[in-house]
Amino acid sequence: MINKKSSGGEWYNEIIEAASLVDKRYPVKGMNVLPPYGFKLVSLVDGIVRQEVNSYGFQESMFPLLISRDQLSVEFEHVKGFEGQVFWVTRGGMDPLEVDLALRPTSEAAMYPMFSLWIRAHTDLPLKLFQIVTTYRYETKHTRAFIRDREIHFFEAHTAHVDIEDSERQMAEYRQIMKNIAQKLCLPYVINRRPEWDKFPGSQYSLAFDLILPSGRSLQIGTIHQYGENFARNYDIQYSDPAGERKFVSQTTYGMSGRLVAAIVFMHGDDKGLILPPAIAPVQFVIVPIPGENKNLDTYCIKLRDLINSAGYRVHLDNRESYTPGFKYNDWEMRGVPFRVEVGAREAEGGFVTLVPRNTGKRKKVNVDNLKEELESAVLKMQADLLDSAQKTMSELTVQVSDLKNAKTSTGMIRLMWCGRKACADKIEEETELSCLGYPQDDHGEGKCVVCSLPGKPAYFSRTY
RNA sequence: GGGACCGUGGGGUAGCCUGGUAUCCUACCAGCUUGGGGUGUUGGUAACCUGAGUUCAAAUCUCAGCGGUCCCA
Repeated sequence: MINKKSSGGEWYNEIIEAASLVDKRYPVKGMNVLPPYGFKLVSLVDGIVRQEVNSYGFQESMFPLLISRDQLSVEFEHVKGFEGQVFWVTRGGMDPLEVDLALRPTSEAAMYPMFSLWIRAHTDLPLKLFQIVTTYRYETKHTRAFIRDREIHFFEAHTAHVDIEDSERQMAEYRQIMKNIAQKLCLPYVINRRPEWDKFPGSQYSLAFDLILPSGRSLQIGTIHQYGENFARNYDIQYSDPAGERKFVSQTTYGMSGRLVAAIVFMHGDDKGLILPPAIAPVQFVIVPIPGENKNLDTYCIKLRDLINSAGYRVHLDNRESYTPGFKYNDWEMRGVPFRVEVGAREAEGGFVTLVPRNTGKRKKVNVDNLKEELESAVLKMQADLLDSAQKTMSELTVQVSDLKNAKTSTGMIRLMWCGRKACADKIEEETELSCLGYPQDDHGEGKCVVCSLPGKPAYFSRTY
């Protein structure tokens, strides 16, 4: 296994394939196969997202993949933002289509004509929908599994509100939802307000959830966008208010992708492979029998498996006969299984198991009598430990600099004073090879712009994925 | 947007310069052996990205396509 720290991206490329998260041999660029283990992981992450948004009153729905050219062209800035990376369907059988069909790069154009039909009165609002689908972008640059795909596993929430105040409340709610999700995935992040030139095409403003990975590059794991009435005016989404007056709705969106998986892999993994937070690990406990003289070992292992399973955990008994226990330890460690349960003659006779957490590797004897309680606290502890260490990594990689020279030589998320003007950001980007992530939302310092010395606020710059 | 490098069994590779018989590791299958941190051993399956060109002959040389990796803007 190659070294994680020194090899950076190479480690990522190898581990996701070695651990069966993805099979990159599919012969279309930027489109990968998810084998069962990887699919399970993605599904479990989806499950957490789904559970969270459901609990905030969102409803799941499904809109079509294909969008007619006319439909897509309704909002000018929006189209312009995506032109050049849209896949087009131009033929049906042998016949050219009268109107070309786009594979959705995102679903505004698919959903909003329907919103226009569905929303009649203020009693229909707020409308809070989401879908988990694949979207398509024709990336010309090198693609990267889970980070930059041409087929994107995508979560998108879309809301419509009576006014901008209510859609601002929605933006706040998104932040709470992201907080809940990130906690379960053990991911820290900062919220950056993207600069004007980098906001979502057609939005009033965009907030991004950025995290800084051990490699020193940042990864955007989610975005929320305030649309105001912009799309509503173009797609004619109006309602009657209590006074009977026609008004445009105000809208927001929230997007996340397979990058959540990339973040989990990158953030928690080590030289031995993945470390998956119990909340989303496809296998939470793996039982590794150590064969020996004891004839009751099989029975004991099956009993343990059923016990752990009935406690509500995903458990796997690794019965493979042609592999030694040592091989299995390494195998499951590579796949990131949070806990190994070693069971040999000693355990079978003594009525206990040897529990080994993936992150610490420290063995612990646990009696079968209080197995359920012990596992529960071990799971909680690992969730907390993983988040802690990720937060530590991220804060170590967040550096304050006071001038351009220092920004140049530092790695990680660079915090510096910036006046907000594009010319100055361009200058910074050019000299440091970093990208402007924007102003962090929960940071209210003041200072002088490192370029022009005019009054500025703290901003983040980093190398990005 | 510009540039560099690369493509050999499932994965990783040698061979390419100087054209002729394709190397090793791993994985996989069968057997025996072993089992508390990647057991050992015997046998077996399995490859020159695609197309065109040069040539008696192409993994090797040329061109194009497809795919991958990296750097710069």
